[in-house]
Amino acid sequence: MADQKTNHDTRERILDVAELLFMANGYEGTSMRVITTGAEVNLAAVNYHFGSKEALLCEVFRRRLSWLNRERLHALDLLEAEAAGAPLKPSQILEAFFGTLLRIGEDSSLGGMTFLRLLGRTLTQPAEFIRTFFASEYAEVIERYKQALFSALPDVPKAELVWRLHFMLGAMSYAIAGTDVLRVLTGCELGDWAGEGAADSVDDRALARRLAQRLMPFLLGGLRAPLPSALQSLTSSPASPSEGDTEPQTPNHLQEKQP
Amino acid sequence: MADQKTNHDTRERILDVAELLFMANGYEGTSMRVITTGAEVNLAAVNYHFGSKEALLCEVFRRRLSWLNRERLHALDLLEAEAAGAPLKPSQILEAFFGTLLRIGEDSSLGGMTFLRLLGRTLTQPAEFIRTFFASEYAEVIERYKQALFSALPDVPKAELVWRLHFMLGAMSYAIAGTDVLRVLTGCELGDWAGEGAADSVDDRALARRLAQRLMPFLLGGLRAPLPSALQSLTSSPASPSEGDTEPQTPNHLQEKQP
DNA sequence: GTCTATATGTGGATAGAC
DNA sequence: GTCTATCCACATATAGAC
Repeated sequence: MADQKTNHDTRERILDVAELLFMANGYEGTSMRVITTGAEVNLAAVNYHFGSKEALLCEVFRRRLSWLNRERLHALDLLEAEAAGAPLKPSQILEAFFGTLLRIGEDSSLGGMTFLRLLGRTLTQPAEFIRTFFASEYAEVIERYKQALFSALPDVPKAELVWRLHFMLGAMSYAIAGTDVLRVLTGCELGDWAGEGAADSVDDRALARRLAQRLMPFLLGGLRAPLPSALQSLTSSPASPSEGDTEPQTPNHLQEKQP
Repeated sequence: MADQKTNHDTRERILDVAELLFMANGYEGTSMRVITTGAEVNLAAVNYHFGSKEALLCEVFRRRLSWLNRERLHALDLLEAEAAGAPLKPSQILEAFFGTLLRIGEDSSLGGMTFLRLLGRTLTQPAEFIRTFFASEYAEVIERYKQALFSALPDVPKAELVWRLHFMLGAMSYAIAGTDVLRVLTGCELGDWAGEGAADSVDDRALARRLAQRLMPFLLGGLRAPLPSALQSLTSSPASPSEGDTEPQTPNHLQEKQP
């Protein structure tokens, strides 16, 4: 498709600038003029190379997501090959899914924190073309990991696992995207997550590492939390269904199975 | 300020329609013309009553958030009065913070799921005026609840608690906002979370209840998860710091204290 | 492939009559 | 308070010369 050197450079430069500006100002808040100016290409270049602004956004994502999701599938393949039929540990599954993503944040050649923030911010956008794009882009990975979770925690209702996967995705997306709420939260001592005024050079790689380190235990804790009382319906008395969590011990069927 | 009946009705109608459309199409994806047409008022009415489109969005939120955050502060006041100086249980704090929010979803006179979805989708938006608006609107509540968490879990590093509060906010926002990702996730048996084609009348109140019921245990599990290994640095050997979670027992200092 | 010029649409905001 | 008419900035996209 693209065979000339200049052509390739132009495409990549547009994608790089678009990625950055979409992250900083949002899709609708970023005009093609700003993008082409920033990339030092002509205004018409975007339409020539990508066809439209919508297609440009999709390409910004496809460039990173195809790698990410291939990597995720590969990681799961390896785990399942090792396990040889035995169910995986939840922590392994989460590591393969979220760890792979978070590693992007440490590698600017994969998009770095800029791409991760863009991803987090875009996942909740209501525009139809974005949603259908993500739907098709993620379908296979989600299905595979869903099944892996089902196998890993066979005693937990599947619907419950789907919800929890959803919660985990949310915690991750938001943790990455929400520089701002976090700034409100802090107002205090948070190491060197120092806003983004003079920052962004404040070592995104260190931030990505710390984020991964803190996020993974949280996700695992949420995934393996006791089931909501209404779903237990076995051991607990139906007395006060909304406030019976004084000593939330993890039940047996939520413990990982050791291979 | 507003003293005539028609005036009041006009304002409220604009706010109602704007809330719905901002939720469905996003802020930048919703023109004032669509809003005023939907509300059956004149195009100039928005600028007359609110001053600008930005101010309109802020007013849409202020109408709901002032109630919500007042309620949250009140709930915390009650808990602290009951406890009489003793630290609260984490589950109580989460119930006061997230339970109060989720109850909005069950009451359409408080905005219902429409407002919750709008809130979730807007929290990650990069536009500056929105972020500063939320920052000031949330500052007091966040500060109070942060301190409550610090007191409830005094042995957990404060920075860690701030991160986890952030993760919890994310899981919640995203769970509410992400009708779409969830649709991808499911493709299957999720009770009656049936897209939004013919739905929205599919009993938002039931959805809100189920969401709360499933979300709260997840959040509590995440909040009380074992600390990341690099922060423990006491009992565990520093051998393999990233993969030492075969049996994630909750350490003592993460257990709730009983009053 | 790149660039200029432009077509065509839409946005938010406002002045001024009623 | 409401409404009409309009201003003006800016968006995406494309036609056609180079």
